[in-house]
Amino acid sequence: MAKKAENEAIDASTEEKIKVAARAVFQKKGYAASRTRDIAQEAGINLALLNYYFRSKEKLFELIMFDTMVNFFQCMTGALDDKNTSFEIKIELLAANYINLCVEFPDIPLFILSEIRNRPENLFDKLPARHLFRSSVFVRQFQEKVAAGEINEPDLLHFVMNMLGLIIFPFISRPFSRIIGGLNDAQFEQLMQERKTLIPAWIKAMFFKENTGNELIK
Amino acid sequence: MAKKAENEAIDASTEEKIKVAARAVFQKKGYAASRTRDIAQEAGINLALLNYYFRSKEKLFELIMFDTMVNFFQCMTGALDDKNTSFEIKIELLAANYINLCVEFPDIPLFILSEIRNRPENLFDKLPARHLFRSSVFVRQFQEKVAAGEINEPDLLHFVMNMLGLIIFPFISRPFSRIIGGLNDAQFEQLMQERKTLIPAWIKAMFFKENTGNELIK
DNA sequence: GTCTATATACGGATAGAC
DNA sequence: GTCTATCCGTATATAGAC
Repeated sequence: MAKKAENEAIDASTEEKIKVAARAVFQKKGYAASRTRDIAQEAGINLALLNYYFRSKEKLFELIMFDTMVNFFQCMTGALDDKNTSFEIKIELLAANYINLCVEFPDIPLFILSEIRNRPENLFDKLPARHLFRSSVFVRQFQEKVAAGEINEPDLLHFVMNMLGLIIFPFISRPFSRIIGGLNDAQFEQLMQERKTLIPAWIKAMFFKENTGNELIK
Repeated sequence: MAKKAENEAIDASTEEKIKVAARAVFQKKGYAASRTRDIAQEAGINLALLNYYFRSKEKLFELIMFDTMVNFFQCMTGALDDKNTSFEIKIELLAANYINLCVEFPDIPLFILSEIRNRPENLFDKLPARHLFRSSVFVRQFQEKVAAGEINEPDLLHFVMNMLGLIIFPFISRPFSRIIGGLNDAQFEQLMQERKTLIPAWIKAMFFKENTGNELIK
């Protein structure tokens, strides 16, 4: 009975502690600026143990990077591939999911974006993300709406860039909100919560032809 | 006659060559991943000269960082503080200016955003950006439109985040366009050129009450 | 001003005791 | 499995010749 319980709930295994610490440090500072010593200290263990469990900084990083991305994309694919929800609902879900994720882990977007640059080996076309996305119900519904003449802009790329930009950009430009807008953490989160409903309305106003978007705002 | 001409036009001074190389390397890889040796090599000079001219990697970086940001913000303040242009024209100018800048130097946005994180010493509240922005003609015109009831969303922060997000986000998420959208460089730039006119129209559709926005799209 | 050679520090990784 | 001590490559920075 104690055999399985102890390493889960009571307190994490050493391996897990290192992973948690590594995630925090890597996501905050990026690969190049992170020191294995800092990770070890953050984990409350010794530097040697890090190599004992994960062989090298690089290997540990790849692990963290990979499951950060899986985590990030699941947020997307989970909402976008449901046959029982409408296109509009999917947009609302996506905005809410991503904003929740980013509020909880604000470093993730910039981490992913900046670590992908200069890794053309493409850690992430190992991920099935590309194909999963392109064959998703969401994309099919978009194309149906275009065919039905309900949408202004037939280019899916513009649509996706705008949607993700509206969701994610505030988090990666956080310092500007702090300095130019003078926002503290609570005010910033308040603004992000508002955006869960504002973004779907904005998307409608931008792209949908029967424009009921503006009444939805405010 | 040759005294002043030679170090400007014919071929750049050593100091200038180092700065050009440093800008390229730092912007591409970020501070932590950049090696002074690479910068020296890129500049076609010796490592010792780098320290001779700039004392240290850190000092050189601060220089580059500072004038990258000045450059970046001038793009903004230049367009936003003109009494003779309308609010709508300013949006068009801003989109066009920034897209031009990003097409030419695609690494700048991610560079600024990721290097600002973890520099709470705030290299950039030395910049007058904050005050320049808040007292700009653009902001005054925005507030007038809000007061006149022409705009849906009274919060300037939402407006600015959306506008900058629409402009900048595609550039920092470039790898996604490449992999998910399958875009090559030419196709990507084509899309960005389109956005110079699309973005102002989208902004109108999102925020302006007398909605003539949708007719403007396409 | 520009180079070569070198000092010095730091960070990743391992050896080996317990 | 976990620690201490240490090795060794690499990166910044400087000394000193030209």
